[in-house]
Amino acid sequence: MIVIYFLEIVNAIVAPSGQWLADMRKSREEAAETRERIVKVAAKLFRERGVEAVGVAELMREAGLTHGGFYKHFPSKEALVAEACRSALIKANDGLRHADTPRTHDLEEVLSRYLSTAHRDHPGSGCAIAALGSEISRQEGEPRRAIGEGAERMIRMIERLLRDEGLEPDGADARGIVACMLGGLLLSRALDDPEQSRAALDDTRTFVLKALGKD
Amino acid sequence: MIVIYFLEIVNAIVAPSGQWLADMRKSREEAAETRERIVKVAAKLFRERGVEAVGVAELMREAGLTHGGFYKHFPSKEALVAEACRSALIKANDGLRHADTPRTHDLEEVLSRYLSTAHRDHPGSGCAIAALGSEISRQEGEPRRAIGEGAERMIRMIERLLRDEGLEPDGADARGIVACMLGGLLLSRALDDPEQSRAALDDTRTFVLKALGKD
DNA sequence: TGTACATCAGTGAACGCGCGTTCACTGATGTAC
DNA sequence: TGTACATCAGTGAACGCGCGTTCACTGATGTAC
Repeated sequence: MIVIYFLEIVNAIVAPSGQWLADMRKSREEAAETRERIVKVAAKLFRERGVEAVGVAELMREAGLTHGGFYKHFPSKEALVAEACRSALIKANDGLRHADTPRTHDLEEVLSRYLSTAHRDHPGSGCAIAALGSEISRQEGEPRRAIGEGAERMIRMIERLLRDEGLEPDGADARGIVACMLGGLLLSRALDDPEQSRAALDDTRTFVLKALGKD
Repeated sequence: MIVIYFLEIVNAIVAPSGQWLADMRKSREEAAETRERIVKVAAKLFRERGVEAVGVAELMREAGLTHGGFYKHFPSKEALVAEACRSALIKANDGLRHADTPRTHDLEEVLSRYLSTAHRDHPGSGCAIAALGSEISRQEGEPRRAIGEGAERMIRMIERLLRDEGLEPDGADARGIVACMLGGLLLSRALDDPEQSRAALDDTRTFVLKALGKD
């Protein structure tokens, strides 16, 4: 009790603004952090196991809370699904472009990273379209729109990379490449035999490069 | 009552074997037909709406029965999922090769049929890998193996078509093409904008032909 | 600065509901004599 | 062929369970004076 109160005073004094405001806002900041944590956990679990397979209670438990508080942050599970998709799509897209160490990147690098065993084996931090596309495409509503926009953004990203390579920025090619990437990942996840699964990744990458006249 | 009994006698007399056996087996035949009907309904509904979204009760209702009888035919829902997948994969594969009117078929025809708006809009009679792949790939067990085998069979089918065209039967190309087909269909189903969705189908087809040097 | 009140993030019991599965039962089908 | 019995496909009530959502409540945070 006393310790907590003491810490709060220290926090208030140390706070950069030098005002009590820093202390006053603490709870709301924490609430915002909680919200973000829920979205992050959801984005991971949904991609790993599918939207329907992950319940609100488990989600909240994983975020260190009890299920009741969920509706203080989101009007419904569906609303969270949409937000988790948007969050996942943006994060995964960034992950493709610059890895841990930011460096220059080209189409081949993006292809290799997307069609890697690491991506195949870690859907929780990977492409949300590949992980959730077919489940969410069936529905109407906000989550569907989120996935659709994510797909368009992915196509535009590939288009930009093609342009960077001096290849004429043919929208057609970009869509074809995105289709290959999605399909290659899904095929490798569907194939039970490890060799076949691995070959699906490598062969799809080779196939794309061949189409672009890069072999 | 009397009418039914009369029909049964007629059936027995008309039966090709000329024995009462024809009549004796009627119930078992009917049971087999029921079983087939359940599998057929399941293959359609699962592909349309996903495995988790379709319950045993609804499945049986759609097949003209009540839910209780389900376990006279299958030990569990999972067992039906595996069988429905196998059934769907074989049927859909056949559908790709020869349409309503059987005729010669080549790779371009298969591609066009797979990457058509008709296929996009009717998942219930379409490719089970595209419809259920991501949901089932996450699990272990019989359904997963069924999808995996279906994918391998699809790759071999494309391989055969490539050989028919005189293109060297490069396993790598076949896998790349299957990846494109799957991805193109999924991308077009994910895109909300009708034009983009349509373009995903057409551009993917073009991309594959380009890779094969057929443009 | 201290006090009294309002807000609101988070808790945990409870809601109705549909799920997959079980079970006692029915009555037509199949079998043995 | 007729009869008595066994089998088994199909019915519908019931099971425990976990789901998404609601709600009364708590207590720290934030506000007004």
